[in-house]
Amino acid sequence: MSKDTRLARVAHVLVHMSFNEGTATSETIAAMLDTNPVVVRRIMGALREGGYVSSERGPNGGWRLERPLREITFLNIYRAFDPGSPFTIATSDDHPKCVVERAANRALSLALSEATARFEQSLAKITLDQLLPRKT
Amino acid sequence: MSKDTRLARVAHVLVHMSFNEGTATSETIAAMLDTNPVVVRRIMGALREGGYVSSERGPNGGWRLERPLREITFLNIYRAFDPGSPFTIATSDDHPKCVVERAANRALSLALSEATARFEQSLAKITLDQLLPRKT
DNA sequence: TCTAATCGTAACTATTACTAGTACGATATT
DNA sequence: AATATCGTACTAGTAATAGTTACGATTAGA
Repeated sequence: MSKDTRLARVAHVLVHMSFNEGTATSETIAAMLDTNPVVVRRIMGALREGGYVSSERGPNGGWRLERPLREITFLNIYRAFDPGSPFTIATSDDHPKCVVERAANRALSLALSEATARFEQSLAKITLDQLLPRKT
Repeated sequence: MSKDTRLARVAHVLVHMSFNEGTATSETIAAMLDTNPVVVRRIMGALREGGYVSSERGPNGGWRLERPLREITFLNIYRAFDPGSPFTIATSDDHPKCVVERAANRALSLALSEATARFEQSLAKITLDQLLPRKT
């Protein structure tokens, strides 16, 4: 599988939108990300459900940032994508009744959930305004 | 991508081998995992490089556990597979010179490496003898 | 020395779970 | 009515493990 880069890309986009009165069209954003407007609509659509951006159709439409950068965290964005496990590693279920397999799965699941919790803690500490270039 | 279940599967196998004087053939193990002997050879071959098992060819050959269960951790097994990042999430590199993208990548990388460290810490605490059924 | 058991490995396909892209429809402004 | 813009169903591409086939290399033992 190719890696999921949506979080990094959309964080990038939202910061740039804030430079432009908080608005942009899918077309403009797609050019920024070297991709297709449809990809942008999919990614931004997920954020819309969380209330971080809104969209309008028709001429002069596009996307608008609905919250200041300091009120949006990486965790907010991450969760907006409705993620499953962020790991490439999973338990096995060849023999669900085998006590050894179950013990192995239990141990692995615990390690995965501890690491996931740590990941989310770290994401929660990152707000988008931290990505702004320093004004010297 | 489908998920990587090698760690859970091979942990399961090694514990079962310990019940049988520490030996088994690829054929036997494949039956245990509902798979093909070639898949088993691939997985076990990685462990051989770490010295956790050895193999012998010819009649009466097969795989032998070379260390007691309590001396093999999930981290040992995990590392034997020469893993890349265990995450499905990665940074983006659409515009490597954009300071905003770089700041976003830096923040995300930190979160990923903190979570990876936590994952490995958890794996290191799990030894295979912890998977043995309790003798009552 | 022949036979059979067993691992070693290359090559190919299947599966899975994405992301990327195409096409076209819906909506809103002018 | 024309055009800009988002919405979305469908298809294609991608990358990883898993599975399969085929065949070669090695070794025990009759």
